[in-house]
Amino acid sequence: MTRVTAQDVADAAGVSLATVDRVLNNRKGVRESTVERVIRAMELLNFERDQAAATLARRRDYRFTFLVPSGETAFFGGIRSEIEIARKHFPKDRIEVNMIKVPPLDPHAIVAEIDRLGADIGDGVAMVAVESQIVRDAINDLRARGVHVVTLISDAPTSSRERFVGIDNVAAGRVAASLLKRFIHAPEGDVVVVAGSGTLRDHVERRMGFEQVMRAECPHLNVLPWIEGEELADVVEAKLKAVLADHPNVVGLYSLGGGTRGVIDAIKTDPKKFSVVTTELSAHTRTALIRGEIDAVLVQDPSHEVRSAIRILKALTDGTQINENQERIRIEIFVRDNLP
Amino acid sequence: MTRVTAQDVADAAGVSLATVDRVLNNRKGVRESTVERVIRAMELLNFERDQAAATLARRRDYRFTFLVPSGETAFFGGIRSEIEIARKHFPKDRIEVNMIKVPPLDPHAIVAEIDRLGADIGDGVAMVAVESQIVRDAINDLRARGVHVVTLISDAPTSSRERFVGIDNVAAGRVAASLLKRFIHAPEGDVVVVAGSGTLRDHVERRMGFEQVMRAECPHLNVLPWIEGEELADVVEAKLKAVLADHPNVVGLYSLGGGTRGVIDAIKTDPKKFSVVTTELSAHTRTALIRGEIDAVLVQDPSHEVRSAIRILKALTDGTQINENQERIRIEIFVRDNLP
DNA sequence: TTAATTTTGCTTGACGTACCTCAACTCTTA
DNA sequence: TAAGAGTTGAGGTACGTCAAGCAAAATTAA
Repeated sequence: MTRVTAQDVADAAGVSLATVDRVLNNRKGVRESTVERVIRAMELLNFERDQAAATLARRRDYRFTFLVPSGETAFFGGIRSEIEIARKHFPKDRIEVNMIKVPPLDPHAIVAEIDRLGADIGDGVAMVAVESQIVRDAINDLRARGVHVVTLISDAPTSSRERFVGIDNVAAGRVAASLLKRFIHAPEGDVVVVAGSGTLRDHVERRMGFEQVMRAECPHLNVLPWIEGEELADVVEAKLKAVLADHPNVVGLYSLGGGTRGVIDAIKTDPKKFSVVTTELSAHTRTALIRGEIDAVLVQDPSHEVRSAIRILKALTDGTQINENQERIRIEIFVRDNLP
Repeated sequence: MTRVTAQDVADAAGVSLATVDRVLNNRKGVRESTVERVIRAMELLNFERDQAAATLARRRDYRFTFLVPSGETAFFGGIRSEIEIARKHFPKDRIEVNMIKVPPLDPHAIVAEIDRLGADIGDGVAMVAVESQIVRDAINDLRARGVHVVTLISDAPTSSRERFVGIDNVAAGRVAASLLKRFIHAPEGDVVVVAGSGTLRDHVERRMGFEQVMRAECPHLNVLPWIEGEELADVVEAKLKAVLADHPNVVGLYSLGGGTRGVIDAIKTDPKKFSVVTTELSAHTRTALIRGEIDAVLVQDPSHEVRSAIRILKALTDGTQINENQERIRIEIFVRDNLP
């Protein structure tokens, strides 16, 4: 198997290597008819430019910036440590990864960081979006400057971000409901939902998916008013304990955001036994799964998400194709027996 | 960020570039103390070899061979088409992938192919192993010749294969049992297991995991003698129909191998309603999930497995580190709501 | 027709590593 | 102390593309 090089293309097209190079890199100074001749030759020979040689010859690194919340939830802790790991490993591919922590749920902080970084932000940005017009504007500005943008975990679909790296959160909510529906044996009862933040699109979407299935398929189950946990374990624990005290007939619980530790602490001391689905795979949920205190945990793999974001930003910068199969982030369901 | 090059390491260690190169590529002729000095310098400077330059400098492509069963199951069809896709996409990374189809469950056919290929087999082999001493011997011979070997989907743990690319099948069996346990509301009843082949280690292990959980945690459920479906839909359908006719109190079913279409056809016509967990994500199981005829499907992602096998073979050939996180093949649980 | 402009060719030097040869050096060990 | 073995250095070529600059050719405008 002999490689097809740019020189081969040049020979086939009857032009010089320099001209092929001009076409390859969209440089000006080539007649339209010649461009077409070169492109035909490339197609004919099935030419694939050697990305390795190209990045080597181009004397610069790829530079990507992650904007992630500094919050204390186990999930974002995981994301941040995965970015740190990526920082260390990607230099071998000439990719320099930067991580900027921003106060959670604060659109102004995100925009301020983007402004502060200016051109230092690099070739691409991966950010955890927050619902806010100024964030969307900032994304659009970045795109206008030629900086590539992907959203991570929480999307901003109406902005000009090029991709979203994360799970289908409506589907995640539906899965939670559909599992609880199967897990709950009681003929009727109350279901508790511990929600996170109303400004995070992923949380809102999960709520939506959960409600969809509950309304349509579980007339025998009564969904109680959401508990707003603000992603703080202590708040979650206190509020949940109060709800459990008031409602003796709780048969199921779905915790869709952070602060899962609070959920576990609250149900551990409760004499009632009911089905529980949560998010976040932490030491706490792990132990609780093994002990049978909770039944299933719905997770997205932070290491996959970080790698995926980097691969996608690189593909966008190179203008190469994205392997959709590889970049599909799964909704992972963990029960006691498939814990990694 | 200025790159650290091998020359920088050489300067820091007080040796020449040639010596650093010898250490980097494990070539002989370097005193142990010097090796250590160079390695210390690499660690100190945080040297990461430039992958692009390295592959460019190596004047030959990586060559890997996949040995996969030619069987008609949906799963192996998926594996084969993923290998085809990889064949097309990996040349850009200077990786040439070959696929050889062998008659399923036939150890002699595997060995014969390995012999026939000889040195053409390339730098590494990924094979779906079959329980058999001659296969293990063939693997050991390949390793002795310096060819890297990983097993795919079905393992041969007592051979000298370097890695296994696939799921923890005992865990998969346990997950199936643990889901059925939660899904089944009846106070007691029979559980049917449709098994695949006794010579495929993955099937045997899934059986084992399923039994473990059923024995330990489900005294109220009675596991009927296994149905040996031989991975053939028609056989499965006929045998399963007979069992269902004989046992009016079936409350759950686990199908752990091929021929799932037979399972679906059999239960579709059965008036009884019971919980069903299967493998294989095909058009059939997909429709059945959506219709509510089956409750969950346990899957391994063939595209992930193929990419993983290739990445691992490349890392073994380069002698570089493997990213364990990226190579962990998950047991994916699909219910109606998280179908991709 | 000439002058101006655009297009193309040619050449060269990176980029960082792999892989090779040859010579010179440092130890053993008899 | 000399032969032999094991180490190390120096230097070169190659990989395929990028990024220049300048010369030559082709095209267009005047």
